[in-house]
Amino acid sequence: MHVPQNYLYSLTGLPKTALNDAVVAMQRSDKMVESAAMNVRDVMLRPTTKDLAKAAGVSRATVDRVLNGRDGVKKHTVDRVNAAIQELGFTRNIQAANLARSQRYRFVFALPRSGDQFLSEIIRHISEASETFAADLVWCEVKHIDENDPHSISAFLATLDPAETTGVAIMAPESPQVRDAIFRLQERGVAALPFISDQSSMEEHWVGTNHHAAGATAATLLGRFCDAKEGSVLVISESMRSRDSLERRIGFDAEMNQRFPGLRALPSLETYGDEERAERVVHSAVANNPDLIGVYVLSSEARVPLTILYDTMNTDHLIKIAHERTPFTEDALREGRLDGVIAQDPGHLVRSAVRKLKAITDKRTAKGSQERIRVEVLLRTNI
Amino acid sequence: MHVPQNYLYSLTGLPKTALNDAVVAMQRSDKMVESAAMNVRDVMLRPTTKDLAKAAGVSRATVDRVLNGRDGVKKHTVDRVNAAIQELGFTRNIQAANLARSQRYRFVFALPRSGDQFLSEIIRHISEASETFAADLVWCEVKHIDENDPHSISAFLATLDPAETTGVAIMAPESPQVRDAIFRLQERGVAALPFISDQSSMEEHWVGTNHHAAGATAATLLGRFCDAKEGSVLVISESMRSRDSLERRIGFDAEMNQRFPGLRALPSLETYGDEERAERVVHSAVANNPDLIGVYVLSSEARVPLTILYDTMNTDHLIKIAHERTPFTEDALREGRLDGVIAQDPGHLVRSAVRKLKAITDKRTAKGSQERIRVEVLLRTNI
DNA sequence: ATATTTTTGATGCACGTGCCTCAAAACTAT
DNA sequence: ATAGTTTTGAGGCACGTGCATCAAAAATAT
Repeated sequence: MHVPQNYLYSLTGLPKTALNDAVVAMQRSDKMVESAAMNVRDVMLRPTTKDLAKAAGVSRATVDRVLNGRDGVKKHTVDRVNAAIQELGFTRNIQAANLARSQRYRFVFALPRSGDQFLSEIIRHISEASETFAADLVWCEVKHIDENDPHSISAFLATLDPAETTGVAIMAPESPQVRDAIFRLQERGVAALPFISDQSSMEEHWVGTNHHAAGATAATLLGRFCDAKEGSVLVISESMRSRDSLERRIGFDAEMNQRFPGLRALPSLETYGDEERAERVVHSAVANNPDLIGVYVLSSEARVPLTILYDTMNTDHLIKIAHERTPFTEDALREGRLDGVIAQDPGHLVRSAVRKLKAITDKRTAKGSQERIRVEVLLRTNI
Repeated sequence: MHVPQNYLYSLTGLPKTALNDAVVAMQRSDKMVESAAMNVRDVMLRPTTKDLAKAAGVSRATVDRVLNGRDGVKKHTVDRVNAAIQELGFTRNIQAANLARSQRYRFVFALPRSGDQFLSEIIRHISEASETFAADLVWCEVKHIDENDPHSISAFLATLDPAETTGVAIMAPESPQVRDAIFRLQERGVAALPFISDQSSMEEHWVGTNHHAAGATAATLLGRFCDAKEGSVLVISESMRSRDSLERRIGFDAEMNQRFPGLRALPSLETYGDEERAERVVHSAVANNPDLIGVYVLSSEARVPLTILYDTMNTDHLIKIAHERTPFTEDALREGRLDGVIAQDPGHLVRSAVRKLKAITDKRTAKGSQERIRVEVLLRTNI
């Protein structure tokens, strides 16, 4: 014998329509009969557009016009439908809607090209997320941009066709060109989301951590792990031109000055991704500061400067803090060559970006927009 | 003029069926014409059951029989259909399937009743997740169980009807009764998932952190934050009867002994949720150990023992580590009454549980099953 | 060879929404 | 009042899958 899957069917044998009528009627009557009404609601019946139409006293065609913002509907009617939406607590069945219009989500991640281990991790997680979200009809693709050339970024964004691309997560430093390009993109109906690098022009939508807090946390670890009360701290960065680096540095300094006044954070050494230069600046900094007690690498690529440092001196007595979970930093933590890592989980970053892009395209007021990416602290024991 | 939303429609004007035929044909021909085929795939067309039927040379009815594991299909035919699934890379459109069978997900969170702040946080996040996931037709509900009465838990689980309840996340200590009840539950077709408390019988499915690592991380923080090289550490727990507590303690001790041999972790003080008892044991421990340098509260309820401790002595020179993010621990971190908190993000716990329950009911081999809940370190600077 | 059983195919409705067309009704301007 | 315009309704197909029924074909037993 076959048992129908749906609970209500099996209970009552009634067709869905009749059941919904009953439920909607119950919901409309101000005095809800707690037990009965709640039970049925519990069984997860949701009002449909048909119910909405009935409640608002209009046709399904009109409901459709209102729901999808088509014009040619009198304001009075729009209001009536909206009232009914409120009254019934109607929410559109997104899966059905997507099915109907064959909506698929195709998201592009526009990332800098770089040999950076952190970026590789991000890319790995994008393809992983692509599989995870495949069931939700989400496709993700990585495109590389030249982070230092705003014009080419802007040109790239201009090529994106809303028919092909549902949304873009953009990891690029702020610049007027990029800001404008994002704006035009949105006008054309492509969702845009600053990713990891923030764009101050759109703070409501962005995915990434609080850099100030990240820097301050680095300072906390360094200061507290360090037994000495006095000494100087090396601060190394690939470049201080990006907002992220600046904010991290500011957060780091603030915490250092306030909590560990005896420790002196040296001016940032910039490597510009150039190994020779890195070697030069690190050597000279080490030579000039015999009272070193710690190192803070604030850019996402810690491998080059740290390797140089390990080769330059015995770092056992130094407290060493870096950013981002990468194969290098994980190993270094395990083997004690790093004392702490401040990280943002690449998996969360990617998944959060996908969820947000999806929410934007669905025009949902994303509850999930509150989801913040945590400033993670990694130690040897919790990798 | 109306512009069809679907890219292919707008490009070709062809009906979906014809397009799919073309694509599937391309996919079948071994030599894929890279450019053309990939472009069309890129536009996110997926083979449907109809395509499957055609590819396998059977009817849609038979495909349906195979896909849904109905019997009365010859092995030979089953194989052919499966081969076609492989060949086309068919994946079922879950949204359409759910729509067709009016599938809704109703998940029950079976949690201990308790005034615990951590549990309240969990519950808050459940209702929040309930809203977030509403668009995916997920409903969540919290039911309270008596964690210390395996029989009543088992009885409760026995009442769950698969027609009403799609799955259960269970937070209860391990016991034979509960294990059996979970087993029967699964047999009846209700998904079950150990939640935070782990059940060793089903390690493949569970949501929570690695308690050993959490304890070890607490030890790292305590040991490294502490300037003194010798002294004793108070360890306080509500009870040491749960596996979680035991594992945390083992991890803590292991790390302490190995890395901070000068520090002596005292035997666990158990409060049994009794304030008077807590006061008694804390007082006597403080009196008997004048060399205290730190405190580790390893249960999720840190408020009671810490408040007692604050009232008992000046704790400024102590390193204080506790578990879980709660209003109390957050405040304490901010005001310096706690030096570190080891936490598992309640939001992640809840969302991960929902995703896993959903994956189990969809019979998906959940890629997301790899998603681990991190052992988080909270300091004043990264709350 | 015939009767019986097993396996398959053909067909159709349902789910909830999008989007189309055509006609009817309700307004507005003359 | 009439013609024109705007607003609404009725109806239907589509999306991809689940599930049902009934008949046809194929395999098996007698």
